Amino acid sequence: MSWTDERVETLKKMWGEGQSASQIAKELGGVTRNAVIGKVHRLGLSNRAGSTGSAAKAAPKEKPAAAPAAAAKPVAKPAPKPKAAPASTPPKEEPELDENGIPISAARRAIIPAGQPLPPQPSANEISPEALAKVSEIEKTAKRLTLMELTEKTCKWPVGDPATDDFWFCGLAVQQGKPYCEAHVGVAFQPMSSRRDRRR
DNA sequence: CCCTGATTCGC
DNA sequence: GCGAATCAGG
Repeated sequence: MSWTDERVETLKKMWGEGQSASQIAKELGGVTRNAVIGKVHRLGLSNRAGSTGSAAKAAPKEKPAAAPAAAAKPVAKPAPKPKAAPASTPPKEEPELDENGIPISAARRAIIPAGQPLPPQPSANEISPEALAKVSEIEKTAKRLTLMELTEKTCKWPVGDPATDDFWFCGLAVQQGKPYCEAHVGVAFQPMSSRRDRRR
């Protein structure tokens, strides 16, 4: 098979839609995903909008080099006064700052309780807020399957109280071998052997 | 193991 | 230009 105009068109379309190379290859037929990827590169449309299935990594093109320009800064920011501070200003901690860098802190609290019987340990569980946020999001679009509707390809993460009518299983596409979808895999088992290296 | 895209390099 | 093999990562 060769890259006819038509096939290239399909390729572009699907790639633009965020389809994976293997999916495109299957659709086109007669080519492997490698061929697709190769063509994609040759066409110069490497980076897509959406990222790879799971990976949510963007291309950081910026460096924290210079001082971040102080833009619109509303109020409620008592500038630190090195000198002349008549009134005693006790160590008033600012809101909850995230050490890792950005968001959350209280949101998590709202997520877990509303959550479900976590397989591992519900309490004293320091799960990445990121993962939790992801879970709460995907649950909104979950399939809400019943026990019988579960298959080897549906996320088996239980949601709600089994003693209630409001009980269902996530049902989204599982992350390969795992019994859960990616989001739930994230909170299911934190400790994963990250022995990433398998040199040949 | 399954999967993803990225690169290389002989054709 | 093509794409299998390989690489690098989830």
